[in-house]
Amino acid sequence: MTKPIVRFAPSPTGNLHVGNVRTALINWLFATRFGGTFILRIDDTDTERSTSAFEQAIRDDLTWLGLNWGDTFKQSERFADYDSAADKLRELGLLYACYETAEELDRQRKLQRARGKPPIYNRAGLTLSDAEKAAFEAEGRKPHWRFKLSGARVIWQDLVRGEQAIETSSLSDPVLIRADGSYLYTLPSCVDDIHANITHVVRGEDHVTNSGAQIEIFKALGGTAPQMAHTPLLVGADGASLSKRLGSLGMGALRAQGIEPMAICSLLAKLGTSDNVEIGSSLSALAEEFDFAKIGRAPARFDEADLRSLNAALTHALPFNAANERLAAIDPKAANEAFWLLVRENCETVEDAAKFVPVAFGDIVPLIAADDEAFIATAAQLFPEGDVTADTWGVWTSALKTETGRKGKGLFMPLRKALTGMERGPSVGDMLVFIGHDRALARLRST
RNA sequence: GCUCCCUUCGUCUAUCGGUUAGGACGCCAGGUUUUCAACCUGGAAAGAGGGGUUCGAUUCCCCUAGGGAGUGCCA
Repeated sequence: MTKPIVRFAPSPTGNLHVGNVRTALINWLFATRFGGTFILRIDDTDTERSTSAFEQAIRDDLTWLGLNWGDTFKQSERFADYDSAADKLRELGLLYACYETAEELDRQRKLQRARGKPPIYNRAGLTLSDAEKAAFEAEGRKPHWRFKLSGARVIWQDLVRGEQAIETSSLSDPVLIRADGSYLYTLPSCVDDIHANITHVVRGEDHVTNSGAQIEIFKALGGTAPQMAHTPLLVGADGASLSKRLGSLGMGALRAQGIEPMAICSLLAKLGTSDNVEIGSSLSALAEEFDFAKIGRAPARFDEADLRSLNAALTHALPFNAANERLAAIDPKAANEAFWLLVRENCETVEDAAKFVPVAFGDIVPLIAADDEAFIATAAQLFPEGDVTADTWGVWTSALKTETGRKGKGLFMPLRKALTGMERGPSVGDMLVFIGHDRALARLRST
């Protein structure tokens, strides 16, 4: 396969959420799989809603995820190209002025719908005489501009959906230029795709219908339409649209919860595919396994619980060097390799290690049940002298077993609760090495 | 309303007319670890409903139901 050139084209009008990121990831995986290029295009033609803060946040989130881009540009830098493309379409008679207001169009659509007819633009602008146009202008109206669809059936082989056919006769001629002269998404996207030699447009299936018009625009501009791949959208765990909950599924929120980038990327790369959903060893490993043919056509359910359990699995095996900095942020003492390797299997996120920091390095409130007090007192008496080593636990508990006759859970659990103040956690014997002789004894004698 | 797409265990899916309908995650049980987790073994768990076509339908066709998307001077 020739090296693909793909793009991820977010609008800087909000933060990246799992839906966006899945599209970005699939583009990235596909490009990487075939040695191609992943381009980041910032679709900021809507100057009202676009902000540089969102743009930066998008770049930061992609960087955090590891989705590096080979090239990047902003649409706001390319208006000259859009102007000349618009001129070309006008010359071809494919871009025509319309003078309806938004309210008038809205009324027309409602009327059509009420009659049970599809709300398609009536193309009134196409037949306006110069005098009529002048009259509208005299009223102070500014035209918006529509692309004249052919009315033919547009067919393409979608890499995910197979052969697709869109009857452009069933579509409204798309508005390309607003009355204020600004561009909508449609034309710049095509112009940029041609400009950047995009070979594959990979996006969500909410764009399927757009492709009908865009393919005609590509052709009108003298380009050939890229290959298309429209993936099913993600839905919530309840099967309903994800759009309502996107706030909590933003990268910032997930990052704040301690979710690892690879947990997010692994889930989003595999969800809705025939591959098993599991933690990938790296993004490039995920790329090796990427194939459009593995993507199903039904919407896949995105469940945060799945993300968390994947994150837990990842955390259980997370190397110290990957956790080090964040452990240091919890407590300088927590940035300790032996400590991390001990507690990580009891953590769902790196930050969960915080609850074991006081156990190992600080003070805790021992849990000693009333009917265990005598047992704990005996345990304190038998506690081995000298520094605690890896062997201390075994020596101590054997002696205790002999002395008290207790065994199993009855022997062990009271010690755990007294020494750690918790009912569950990492191996107490290993934790004891961190606790040390003096603090262990103090905890046992705390009653 | 209209158009398009989708529907197999709880979840992600395999099956390309004939299978004990397979796997993974989750769940349950047992084992192991002197707790939990992890790990090992085992188990329960599915073709939305109704019609066709066919010797035979999860698989092909139609209808219904349910879900998703589109129908913007949003992207």
